[in-house]
Amino acid sequence: MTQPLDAIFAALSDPTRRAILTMLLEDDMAVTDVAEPFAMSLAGISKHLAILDDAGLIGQERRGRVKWCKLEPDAMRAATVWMQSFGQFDPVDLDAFERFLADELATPPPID
Amino acid sequence: MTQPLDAIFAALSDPTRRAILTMLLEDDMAVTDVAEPFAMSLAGISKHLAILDDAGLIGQERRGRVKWCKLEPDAMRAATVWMQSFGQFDPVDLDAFERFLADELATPPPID
DNA sequence: GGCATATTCAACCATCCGGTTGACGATCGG
DNA sequence: CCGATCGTCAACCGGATGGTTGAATATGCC
Repeated sequence: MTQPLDAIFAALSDPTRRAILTMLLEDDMAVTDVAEPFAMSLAGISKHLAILDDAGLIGQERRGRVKWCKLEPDAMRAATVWMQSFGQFDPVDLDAFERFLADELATPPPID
Repeated sequence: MTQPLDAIFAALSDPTRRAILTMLLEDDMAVTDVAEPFAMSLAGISKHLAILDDAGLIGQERRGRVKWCKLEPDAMRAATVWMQSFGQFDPVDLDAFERFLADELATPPPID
C-alpha cells in the first residue's frame, strides 16, 4: 500500500479496469470469472488485475488454484480525498455531473 | 466538456500535472508562469496544459499574447462522484488516508 | 519597422501501454 | 498418474506518452 496517486489514477484511466472495479463492487471474484464478460484474452485481464493490484485498488488472494480478487477501497478513497480539495470552492453543478456520469454509465460495463 | 473519465484520470496520473492543478488552485496563471517552477522546457509544460485542457480540468483563454489558465472544477468533481460510489460501503479509515496523503504532500510540488 | 516576449508546432527519441499468442507451472479430480 | 482447469510468463506488436530541441507564429513595445 502507500501507493502513490500516480498509480491509482493511471489504473483508473482505463475503462476495462473501471468496469472490473464495478464488478468487484458486487462481489469478490476469481480471475477467470472477472474475465468472462470481456472480449479479451485471459492474459489481458490478468495484466489489468496486476495493475489494479499494484495500485492498491484491489487485493488478490490465491486459494488453491483459484485467485480471488476483492476490492480494496482505501486507495480509491485516498484519491477521492485528494481530488475533493479542488471542489470546495465553487458551488456544485449537480446537473452537469449527472450529465457527465450519464455518458459513462450509459455504456456501463464496456463489457465487450 | 463531457470528457470521458478516461481522459480525466489519465490527466491526473502525472505528478507534474497534479502540481500544475495545485498551483492553479491558488490563482489563474499564464503559461510561462506555470512553467517557471519546473525544470522542464516551456514546450513540455505547454503539452501538459493541453492534456489538462482536453480533459476539461482547466480552461485556457488567450488574452493578447498571454494565454491564461484557470481551474475548471466540474471535470474533477465528476470523477470524484464516480469514485465515491466505491467508498460508501466500509467505514472510512481516516488515519490511513492521512498517512497516504502525507507521502504525496511531503513532496508537494514535484516542482523539479 | 524592428526587436523582445509568449506560446505553439514539428520532428524526433525512448519508454510505457494495451493487447495478442503460445508455452509453462500449479493444482484439483478421478 | 493423467487430464483438465486456473493463471502467469515471455515475446512480440502498434500506438500513445513524456520529454527534448529548433523553428515558426503572434502579439506588444518603442
